[in-house]
Amino acid sequence: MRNTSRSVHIGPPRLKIAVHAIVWLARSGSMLSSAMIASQVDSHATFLRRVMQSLSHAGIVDSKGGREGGYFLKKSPAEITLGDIYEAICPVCNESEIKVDCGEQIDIELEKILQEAELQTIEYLRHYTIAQFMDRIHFS
Amino acid sequence: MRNTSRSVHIGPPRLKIAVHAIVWLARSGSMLSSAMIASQVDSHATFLRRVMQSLSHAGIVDSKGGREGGYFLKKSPAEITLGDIYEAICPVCNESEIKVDCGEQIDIELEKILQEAELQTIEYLRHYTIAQFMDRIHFS
DNA sequence: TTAATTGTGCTTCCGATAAGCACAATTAAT
DNA sequence: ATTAATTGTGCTTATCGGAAGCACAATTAA
Repeated sequence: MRNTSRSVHIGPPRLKIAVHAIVWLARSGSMLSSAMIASQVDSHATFLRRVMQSLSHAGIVDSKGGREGGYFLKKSPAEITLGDIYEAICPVCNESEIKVDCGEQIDIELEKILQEAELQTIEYLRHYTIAQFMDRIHFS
Repeated sequence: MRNTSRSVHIGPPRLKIAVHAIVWLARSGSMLSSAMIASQVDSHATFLRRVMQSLSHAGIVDSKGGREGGYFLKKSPAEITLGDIYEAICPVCNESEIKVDCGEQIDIELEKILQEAELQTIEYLRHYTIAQFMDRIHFS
């Protein structure tokens, strides 16, 4: 699970970790602690908790604190899409409304178009549910 | 022109610089040296030359070395799209064919889908020619 | 009361990318 | 021919966003 991607554009660790975690939760069908998930996903519990919170805010998972607490899916794998996860994880999607209002107009226009393009990406990823995604995988 | 974007996904300096440079070349209608473009775009000549070479390989611009040399558009602004530029600049698009063949299958499948998504982004950006893009800008 | 867990502030570390220098090769002006 | 300007590129250094990781308050159940 070490990050081997050299792309800046796509596939930051957060997204990969998030998908892994959700797939694990789906497979287990129960509640899992950050430590358990982290060990499976070769990540770190603290980092994973932050990722999980993004997913929590998006209504994809929920958490229970205290002893015997952990994370669990709030939706079925058939209801969660990769687009939902991307949207939840991707920092730009969570930024305030005021994006680029400084800088030259050429930058502003370019930024607008790139944001539109990113929405297209999310729409495309909505075509894949976690259930469908898991069907593509031969678990070892 | 300092990089103000906090997104990892979209809008790396290279892309912004490339678009700026092409717009400048289009406006000037002539050949410009890396030093000239760099000063306009608040970048650095060396970095800009590397960016320009990516564009050159993509057939978007061409260069002439030696004294009185520089860069010039090889296509008209109406023939160059933002998708072309993205494709030329984006590192992943230029990588060798062998992408992710190591790692777990879940990573491989995810990577495949994310690459498909990136192609969608490029297709979307093909809808904007530089000519159209420049029409959106009020040059000061 | 104790143990396990989330959520989060904080600091440190790391890696990818940009900055920037240097210079060979090239090309045109003089 | 000589000189000046320019690309292309190898190399080193600097920068910076994100991840790693510690610590601990708050919470919750054993």
